[in-house]
Amino acid sequence: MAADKRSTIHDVARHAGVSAATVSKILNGVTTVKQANVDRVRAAIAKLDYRADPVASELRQGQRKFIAAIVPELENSFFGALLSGIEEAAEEAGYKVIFATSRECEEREIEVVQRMHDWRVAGAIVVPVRSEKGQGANRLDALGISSVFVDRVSASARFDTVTADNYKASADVADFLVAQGHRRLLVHCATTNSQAITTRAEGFQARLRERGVDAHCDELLFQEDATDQRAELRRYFDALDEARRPTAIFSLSQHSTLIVLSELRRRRWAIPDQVSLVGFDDADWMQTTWPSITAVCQPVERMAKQAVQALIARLNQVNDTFPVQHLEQCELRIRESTQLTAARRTVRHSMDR
Amino acid sequence: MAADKRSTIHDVARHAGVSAATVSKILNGVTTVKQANVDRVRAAIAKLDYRADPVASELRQGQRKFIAAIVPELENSFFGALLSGIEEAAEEAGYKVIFATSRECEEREIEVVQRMHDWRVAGAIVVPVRSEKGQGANRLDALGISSVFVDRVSASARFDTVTADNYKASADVADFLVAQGHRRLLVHCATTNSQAITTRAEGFQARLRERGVDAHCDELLFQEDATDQRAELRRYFDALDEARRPTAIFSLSQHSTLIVLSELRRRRWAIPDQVSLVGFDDADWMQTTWPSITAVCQPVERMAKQAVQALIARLNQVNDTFPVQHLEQCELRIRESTQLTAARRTVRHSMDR
DNA sequence: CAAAACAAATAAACCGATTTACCGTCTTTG
DNA sequence: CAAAGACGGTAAATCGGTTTATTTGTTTTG
Repeated sequence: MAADKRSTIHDVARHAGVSAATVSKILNGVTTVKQANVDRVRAAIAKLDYRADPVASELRQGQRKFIAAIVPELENSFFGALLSGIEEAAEEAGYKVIFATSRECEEREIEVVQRMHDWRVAGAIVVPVRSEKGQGANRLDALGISSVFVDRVSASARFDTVTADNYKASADVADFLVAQGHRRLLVHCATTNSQAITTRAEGFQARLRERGVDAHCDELLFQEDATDQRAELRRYFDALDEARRPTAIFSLSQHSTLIVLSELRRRRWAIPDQVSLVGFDDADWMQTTWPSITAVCQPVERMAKQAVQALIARLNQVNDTFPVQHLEQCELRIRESTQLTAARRTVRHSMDR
Repeated sequence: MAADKRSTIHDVARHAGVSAATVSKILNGVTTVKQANVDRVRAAIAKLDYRADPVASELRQGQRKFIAAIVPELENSFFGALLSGIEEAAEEAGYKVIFATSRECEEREIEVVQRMHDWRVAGAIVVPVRSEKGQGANRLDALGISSVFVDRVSASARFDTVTADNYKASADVADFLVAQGHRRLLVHCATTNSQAITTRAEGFQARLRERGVDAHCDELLFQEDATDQRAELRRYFDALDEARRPTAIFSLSQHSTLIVLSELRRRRWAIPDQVSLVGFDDADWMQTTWPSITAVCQPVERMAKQAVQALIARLNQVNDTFPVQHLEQCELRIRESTQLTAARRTVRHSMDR
């Protein structure tokens, strides 16, 4: 079954009656070769099913056509889509992608970075566990690996970065909700360890302050992981008398949106009649569920392309130019979970005057 | 920034006053080396931050520690989780994973397989676009790449396979729905090009026949992709007078479940009061949405482990033993979308007698 | 004590490509 | 016509490791 004897460039050379060097030249598009030889080599290649071994080639050339992609996990479709986009763009540029998941763990992030360095990857595209100042970043810096950081970063003086414009998108959500007349707000997130989340919270709060409206906004941002998040939210609502109850909730991650949704349904609070909901990060199910969920959609495809492009640019220039920040704009997809109710329409109208 | 001069095994050898061969032996755990030399080499390695280049090593050894993972896409979290699991298991076995997406396209699948062959991967784990008889499979076979097929396969005489037990899981769904008294059923799937989907439909229908109950089951299985799927379903419902309307729907994929859900909500048919819903392939949102959706959960983690294990086993044995089929059992997660209504409880009761 | 066996280490070949340095041959130029 | 230049091609070095064949020194055996 296994035809494990693959032909080498020397086999081709012998078959065509030329030297290996000549074959190599033909394969790499050097033009100073007689047509007759080109033809015979081509024929030999076809007959022998020859395909160059990229490993040997890259060893000799001293450069690897590998891009490392490090993401926290792949269960989340955002990272899946990102990785997929990276693959597509890398392929166009003639690079292979080897990926690793850091599993939301900084220690593992370091390990994985080290392994990528062993492989002499040309560069790395990283969604850090925490931020571009975390452990993985330090290691990448120390090892001198050209890297682009994606998603969970703020402006960096060390690395090129690509992020959704979390700040502006969240500010826009603030505008949107305030314009709908909401004055009692809640910002919720289950796990706040990443840079992106805090930026989202900041953007939202900052815009609220700028607008100078008399809005009250609570913040429930939890550091720990999973399990008890729902209980925390429940306790928060329990402690609240009805008058102080938020009329709109902004959840800062997909996971967080699910938790909020679940708790709201448990309490049978009608969406959007009693409370409106906006989630950061869109998903398929959000437009199909009832009510469908208003969400900020990140341009993941564009981010992937941008990241690869930035990395390749960095690889191709010898001089170290100043790191570049790329901010990609998000889109607010307005759906039923923020539909204006009759009651709210009245509130809003009274404010317009 | 870039400390691009990495030390080689020769640097280490020189530093320790021994030959490169000796260093290599120490690194690879050969024991016939004097302790004094071991110590000095260890010291040299530490001082120079030496790390062996796996590319050079694997070139010489003539074997590559790469496993190719080919999946149709990564936006779907099932494939994401699968890839993640493959990575974890491969890592334990000392393999790197290089992945590629076939983008649900058989032509691209061939391309990608060819590229993996160029890289001399040790073996491949493949979720085929269509089945283990598709184009990619043929190419893998022709190239003599040891492969394990996952998910979209039936029993194969050529390859090791790992799948969820689609047939049994679907049969169980049939049992479950029949036991609830349903007699008018609909099986729906948006895109039926893959083996797994047809197996699910068969398992369901076969069990219905076996049970010998007087149930009627329509099948809506569409070959084409996307866009018009919702319209097809709408037309089907439109053409149906109320008496012949299904009381339970079994949707065969996550995507299909979303489409059904969306159409049911458009029609304002109450779930589960007017129609029950079971989906194949579970997702986070299904347990949080209202009503929560009963779904068949595939043991993706176990499948990934099993696939890697099967591949490694295949790689380690010289003789070609007969291909092995691994069937992983699914779990039916019963939720609100199939809650027994009062009306149905009566029906069921009348049948029990 | 010489021969044989063993232990530890190394020089050199090798994996499969690319690249360098150099070699003929033919043409052009002074 | 000799020197210089252009053209087409090749042998050999190289990338960074591993492996083979061989060497050197030490110990055991007859």
